[in-house]
Amino acid sequence: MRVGRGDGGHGGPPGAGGTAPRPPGAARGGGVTSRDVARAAGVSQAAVSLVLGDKWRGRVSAAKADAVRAAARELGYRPNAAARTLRTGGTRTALLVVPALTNEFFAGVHTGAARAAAAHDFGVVLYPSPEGIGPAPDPFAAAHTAVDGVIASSMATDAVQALRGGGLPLVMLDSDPADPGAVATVNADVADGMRQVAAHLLDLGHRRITHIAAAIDSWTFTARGRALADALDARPDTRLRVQRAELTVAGGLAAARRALTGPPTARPTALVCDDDVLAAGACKAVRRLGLRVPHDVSVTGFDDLALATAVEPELTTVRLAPDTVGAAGMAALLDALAGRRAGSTTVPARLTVRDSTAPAPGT
Amino acid sequence: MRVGRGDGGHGGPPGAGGTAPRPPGAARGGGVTSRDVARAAGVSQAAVSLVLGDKWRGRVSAAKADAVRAAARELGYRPNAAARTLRTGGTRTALLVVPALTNEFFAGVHTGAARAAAAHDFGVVLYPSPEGIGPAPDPFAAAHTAVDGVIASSMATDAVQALRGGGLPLVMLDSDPADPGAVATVNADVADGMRQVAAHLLDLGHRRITHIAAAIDSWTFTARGRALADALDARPDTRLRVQRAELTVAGGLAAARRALTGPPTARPTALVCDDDVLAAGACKAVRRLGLRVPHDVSVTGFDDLALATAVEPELTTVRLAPDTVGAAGMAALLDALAGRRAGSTTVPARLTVRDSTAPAPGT
DNA sequence: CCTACGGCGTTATACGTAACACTCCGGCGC
DNA sequence: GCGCCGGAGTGTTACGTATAACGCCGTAGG
Repeated sequence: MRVGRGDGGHGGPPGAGGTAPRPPGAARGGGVTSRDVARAAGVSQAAVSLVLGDKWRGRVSAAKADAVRAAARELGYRPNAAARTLRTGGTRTALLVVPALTNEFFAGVHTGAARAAAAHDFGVVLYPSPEGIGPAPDPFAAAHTAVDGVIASSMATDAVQALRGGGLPLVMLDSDPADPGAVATVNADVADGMRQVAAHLLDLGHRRITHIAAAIDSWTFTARGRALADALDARPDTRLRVQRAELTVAGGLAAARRALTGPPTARPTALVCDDDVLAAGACKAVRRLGLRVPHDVSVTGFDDLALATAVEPELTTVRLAPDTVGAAGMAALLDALAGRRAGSTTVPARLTVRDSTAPAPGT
Repeated sequence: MRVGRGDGGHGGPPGAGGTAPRPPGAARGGGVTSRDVARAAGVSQAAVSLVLGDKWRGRVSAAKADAVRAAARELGYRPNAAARTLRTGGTRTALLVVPALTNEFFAGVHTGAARAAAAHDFGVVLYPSPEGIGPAPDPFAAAHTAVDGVIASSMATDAVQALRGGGLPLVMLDSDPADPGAVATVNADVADGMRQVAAHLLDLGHRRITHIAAAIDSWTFTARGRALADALDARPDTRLRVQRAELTVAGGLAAARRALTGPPTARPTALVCDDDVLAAGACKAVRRLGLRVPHDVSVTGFDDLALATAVEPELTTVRLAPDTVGAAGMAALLDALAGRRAGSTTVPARLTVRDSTAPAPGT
């Protein structure tokens, strides 16, 4: 990477000689323009643009193309993003809208999306929705950069509302695959994950199960609930109840406490939580009632956050590969921008068995 | 907000009629330019620029200025960021470099920075450093947007290295206030936080203390260690030992296990951890040795992550107000960009006492 | 009465890039 | 011999904004 300007004599007071009034702040890229490259390579600026844009087959000779590339490398040329955007209308940037950065899952999504973007010379700018960051709930304004497309989690409900009909290609995450208005959808296979949880608990002999459900109106959570209900419906000897909970540790605690009231014979032997955070709360509730996890009550989480191995006992949970989700989302968006229609993608989920589940008491 | 294109007939094959070649993707802002506003307000484009840029005192009459503002609002005019950048060289965007998004602390920093930025019509683009996201460890390329300045945590060591001498104003977080090359520094007052921890434990009668120190070579952590050592040095009846730990739950567990080996009378009665994650691991180690937190061993954390209230017992820890740090960092950067030299800022830290600390056994 | 000037406002230009419209030239089919 | 084609380039323009340079008009001072 270059450091200085190259053309010395920058030490004097400004305006002393006939120095051009180069605007300040243009330091990035070293100030090397395509015209500088052209001069160095002995061609016109247009030729530089063609070569570097890979549109030169049959317009520029191979020899000159090589010369251009060499000069560009030599000078450390970086195309000016603003000028390019102004000319083409494209920004090579995507907006990623998530409900909250604090959730590790979305941090992973961002990582995956950013990596996939970088491979195609794209950038990612993040808009975390909670509280709107600024006064106006306008994701575009908050992102502050014009973008070519949007990847949004359906959990960022308010922001997504502002996004629909924005005229930009929209890839939805955690959303109904049949979402109209989305050019593609990408989901972790939460239904399959939940089926694995159900199978695991049934194997362990659990028959009375309570679902600690996140009180968020999002497709992922309804899908989780439906998958669990479907799995247990197939077994007539089971009983499923549902307690809705605010998506916090305290919420999980309260919901689990409600679930566990009643005589021991009617008590659920397993609590299936929509999220590891809820599961952590549920574990606390179990212990506060004088019971033990997993001896008396088994608890399962979802998402496999760092939290899952931080609490005791370590949580049996479902790993969702958030970075794969992010990467797939970006890939779908790039496809859409290229005119290829990308359908809905599902990335696999895998049950991870740890210490919070055990055979049902009395089996 | 505008929705459609206005001029229908977009369904046919491209190039069919004589439709203007308006570049695609320019949808953002509805395509309203300052010239459109000028026409609507009956003034020149230059006047629009002056009024909207608030540089019109004495150049444009108040009446026309009002007309311009009204027309802009009416048409939903949004200045084209690319054109503005091209003209001025400034991007009104800052780059925020953090070690990892997964750490809630930095999520909070981002929130604060973004909010402060929005108030000044600035944007924030994020570069999480781990693994470099892409092949090239070039934060600028990864951010993909030219930026006016950088806010970086010293914990993102590799990326920061690439940033120094980049010619851009750099605000350092979690860093030595005397950092040369930084235009300003912003830190949570970790030393004071640690002093509060020490005072709290001394009050409870603890005299044998082990510091579970993060094995990361960053100013914040050395400052925490030094503050603890200084506080205990003032009390000759105390004993301080140090165990370095990788900054994970497992790392904390291992370090605590090492710390707790030996006869009960030589064992530390309190473990002071550099981070809540380490503290979670330390609690696990205590229990695995058949001891109880806080009855036998007190444990303290740092940062007050969500984790702190998810584990049991809930952690006594130090709250650091990450959003305030982020906001202060952005404020410092904006000051620097405006030519005002901002020094180093310290934001207060506060001990939060919960259930993981208790009187030392035998007091 | 002419000039200087301040309030008001416009015209023109530049930023760096991409793409269109041209030019030039050697061959080639008829 | 002429028109035409395709390769190899160059000249020019437009994108939307900010600002320097210029102009007009009425008034006041000399």
